[in-house]
Amino acid sequence: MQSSEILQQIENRWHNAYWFSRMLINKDKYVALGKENKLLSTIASSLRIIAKTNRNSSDTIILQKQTLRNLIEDRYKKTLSTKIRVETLLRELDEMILTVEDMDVFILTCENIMVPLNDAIKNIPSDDKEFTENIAKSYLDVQGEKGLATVINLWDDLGVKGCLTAERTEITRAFTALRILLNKDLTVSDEDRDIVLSGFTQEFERRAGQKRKQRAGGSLEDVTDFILDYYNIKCAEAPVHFQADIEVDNWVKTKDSWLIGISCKRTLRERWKQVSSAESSILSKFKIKYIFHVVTYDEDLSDEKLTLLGGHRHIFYLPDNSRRLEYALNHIGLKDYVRPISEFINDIRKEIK
DNA sequence: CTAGGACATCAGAAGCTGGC
DNA sequence: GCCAGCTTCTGATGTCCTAG
Repeated sequence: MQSSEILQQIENRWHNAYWFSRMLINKDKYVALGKENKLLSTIASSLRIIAKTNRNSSDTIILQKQTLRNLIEDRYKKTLSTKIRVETLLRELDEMILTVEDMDVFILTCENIMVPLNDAIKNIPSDDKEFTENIAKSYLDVQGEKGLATVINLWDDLGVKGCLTAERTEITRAFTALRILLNKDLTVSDEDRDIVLSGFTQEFERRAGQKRKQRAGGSLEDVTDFILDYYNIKCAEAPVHFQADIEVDNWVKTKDSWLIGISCKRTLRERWKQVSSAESSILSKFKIKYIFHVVTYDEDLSDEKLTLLGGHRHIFYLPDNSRRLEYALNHIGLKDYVRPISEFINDIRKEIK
């Protein structure tokens, strides 16, 4: 690419479509006003009316900017904690929007990027229950406890696949709608259109990705609920005032009326360090006998994690066919801390009666 | 000295909860 | 109904180590 070409690309005002949508969603740095469809529409239509009624006037951009400022400040006047972020947003927008044409890009971003994007994200299911529950039930019906590992893996896979398909449908639909709209505007060149459409897709993927994390975690909690329910294992109340740093999804009461905490995760990553601060004496204080971790992706379970948590009466349930499970079971220092998932129900049953 | 494996750590929007 | 606070997870990035 020639340097003149690069410069031209950088200067193209449509690039801001991406940056605006980024700013409208980033909550740490700015306020996430881009999530409020109603506000976005109000902003867009107000700005558009000003442009129409003041055609050819040099005041137009000043009027638009002031309106934008008023609308946003009014929206956040009640929340003190957002003050600095609102200011940052307004200041940076002020620097980025210099002409009426720049403002047109902003309007388009609000109306034709943010709103459809929000809708598209909303349409993606936020849990995969509906994709999986029935299939999971058939596995347990047919294969019994041997099917347990399959069910957990399947729940993961199917759910992910189902939701990804839903994401594909949404992005394709929204993309087409935006493309048609841009085609109608004769002032928008092919290149401009590419810039806007790619920005749109990029931002969609980022947000869908965040939703995916949330969903994956939630669906794993669903699967434990489902399994315990299937085997008629009653859940106990969580111990009062027990503040584990890692979330415990279910509690089960043992025959000597202690408790077993069940925590379901896809991976442990760095989160285990928080747990390790909870000494086993604290567990005893709350009459917690064990913490069972059901982990479906175990490749990052290091020896250090296993020994440290294992020493605090944490037991790990890993997929039956996993490499880490085989390794740990044959290791003198680790074998007491891991169990195959297929034994999960059996182990709980042994504890409760 | 480099490539690649094994983990750890970082970043950050979504979404839930509980308070008002 | 709104808001603050917290937790969720993943993909990217960083760090360290080892084999060749």
